[in-house]
Amino acid sequence: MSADRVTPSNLGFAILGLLARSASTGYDLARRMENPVGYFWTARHSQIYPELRRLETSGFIEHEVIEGAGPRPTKRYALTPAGLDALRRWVTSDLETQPVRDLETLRLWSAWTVDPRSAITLIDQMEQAHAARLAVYEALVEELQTLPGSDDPAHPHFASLLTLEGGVLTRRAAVRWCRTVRRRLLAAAAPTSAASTRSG
Amino acid sequence: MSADRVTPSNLGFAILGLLARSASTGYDLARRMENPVGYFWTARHSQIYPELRRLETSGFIEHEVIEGAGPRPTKRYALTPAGLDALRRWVTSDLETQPVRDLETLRLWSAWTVDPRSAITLIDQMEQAHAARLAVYEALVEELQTLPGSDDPAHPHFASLLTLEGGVLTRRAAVRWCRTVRRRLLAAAAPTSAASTRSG
DNA sequence: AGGCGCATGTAAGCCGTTACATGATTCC
DNA sequence: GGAATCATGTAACGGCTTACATGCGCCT
Repeated sequence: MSADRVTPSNLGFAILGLLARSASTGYDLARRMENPVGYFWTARHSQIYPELRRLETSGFIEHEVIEGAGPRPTKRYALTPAGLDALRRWVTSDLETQPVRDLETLRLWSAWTVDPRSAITLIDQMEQAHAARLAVYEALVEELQTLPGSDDPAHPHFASLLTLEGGVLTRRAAVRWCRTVRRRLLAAAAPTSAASTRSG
Repeated sequence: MSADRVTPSNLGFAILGLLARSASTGYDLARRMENPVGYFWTARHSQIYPELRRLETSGFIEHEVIEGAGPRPTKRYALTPAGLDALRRWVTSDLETQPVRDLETLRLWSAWTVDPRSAITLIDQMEQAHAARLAVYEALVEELQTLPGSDDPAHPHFASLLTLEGGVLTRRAAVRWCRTVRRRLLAAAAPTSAASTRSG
């Protein structure tokens, strides 16, 4: 009934999205933020616990005390109808353009200040990071496709699959881009192909 | 000679990167943060001015007072040798994995809670946003390619071109992904092709 | 005996956004 | 006369990270 804050923060919606899938303790939410969701949103427990209290006083979630291993009472949180409603309205509300913050690209943007060989070590690290993420996404996609519900648009697995496939496609593009950059840097660092045959 | 902070913040490196390309006033840096750099890093002037002072007390940049239009003295900042050195070391230093924060994907991840038609309006907005960015990147790439220095790895234009091409490739992948998602949502929202002939 | 996983909380401090404040010149 | 651009700064506030704090049960 209270309305401390009319609409949750971004973190609040991330939590509502998690709880819409399954009721959880704060600790569990923190762990789940590392996996699938964590690939596009992250939060530490120190951020999650205060947000849970705000969401509850605003009436979006509620908790029951269950048996648990901590020194304090263990609480399992679940969405209220108002919470599900807020999540749904947010999903369909207008999108405003979000600012991009990409440290890796920021570095490459200043790579002209160093010699091409150093720039290659940077682009190699970038490629490795993208490839590692890509491998994780691909494994998850394959696992999800075998699970029931992954072809039902009303099932969470369907949405998980869509987002993961997006990750696969963009990371693949990023890996391919890294390789072309690498080739161009190498061409700039090395002598021409005719000259390169001289030593092997 | 002072060393208030041994190494600049991420914002500090963004500023050093800008100043390595050309000396600027704080106001000008803020404007430049909206354009090319702003596509992967942003900052407001209220963040830039304090950071400029920190960078200067740390010896990475210095300023000269020039004639300008403001009520206070107008300062043009430039990199010091120490600043260029710090920038170079940062570019080649080890990369730690950066957390991703993607609000749009977070929404799609909860799109299973709404009906497919509503999800389609979301994915349409996402596609439009990606397409708009893609168009900007493509235009800048074409412009840059005609400029001198874009094939010289020691020239800023070269690095600009690389980063923009990366943006083009990933945004293209994102647009393509949006379209496949749309098709699948449409298939789920509409009856099968055989059944769809019954009523219109 | 010590470390790890479960489980919840608080505090300090940085990073970032929004808004307030000032004032000249130029263009409509 | 009013708005936009140049130009620099401060203040308040929220988001996020890092670190501190507690304590049980299980495994080695």
